Amino acid sequence: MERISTEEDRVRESLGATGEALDLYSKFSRELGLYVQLEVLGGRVRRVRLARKRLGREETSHPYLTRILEKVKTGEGDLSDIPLDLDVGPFERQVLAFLRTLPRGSTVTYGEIARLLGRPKATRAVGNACARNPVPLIVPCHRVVPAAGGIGAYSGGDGPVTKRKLLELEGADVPPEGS
DNA sequence: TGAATGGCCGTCC
DNA sequence: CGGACGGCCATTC
Repeated sequence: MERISTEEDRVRESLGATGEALDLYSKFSRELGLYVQLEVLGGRVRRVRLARKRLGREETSHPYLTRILEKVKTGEGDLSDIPLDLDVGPFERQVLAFLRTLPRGSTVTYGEIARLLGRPKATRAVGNACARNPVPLIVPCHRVVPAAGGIGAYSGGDGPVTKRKLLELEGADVPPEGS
């Protein structure tokens, strides 16, 4: 029996196991030139998105979102206590957990993370995990760079442009634009 | 120096 | 299940 996606499915996807509604917030970051969108369910963050467009008709904030934007802008504050609700595999979870401990302004390579996790050959898998990070900024996957140099790719916002902006805001030493 | 090539591994379909 | 797909990497020419 073929499973077809129904309206009911879509509604269910926007609800948690307890049936709580998913709360959506959206606020503009001048520094990034993007809206930062937040999905919260039962007090825990499920997803952060960097987008050109706003979610709703107007900006809506949330304490976590305010803190995230402040962190981007000034570096002030600590996001490590923000509770997350991530639907990810075990390896990805490990990668994200490690990334969350990475200090602002620092960078690591994909390979280094693989080694640190005791999986020296899993560099591509680390790349995968970063690419699908559901909560950018809270989990700073933009601090992961290729061993070969350069800044690498980025899946959120305007891609590498956004990645570069973030790294420069943090004062990480990043090779200049064309090199 | 830079392009090409194999190898590698967690996830998704 | 099996195969494809990456935000990679080290080696080679």
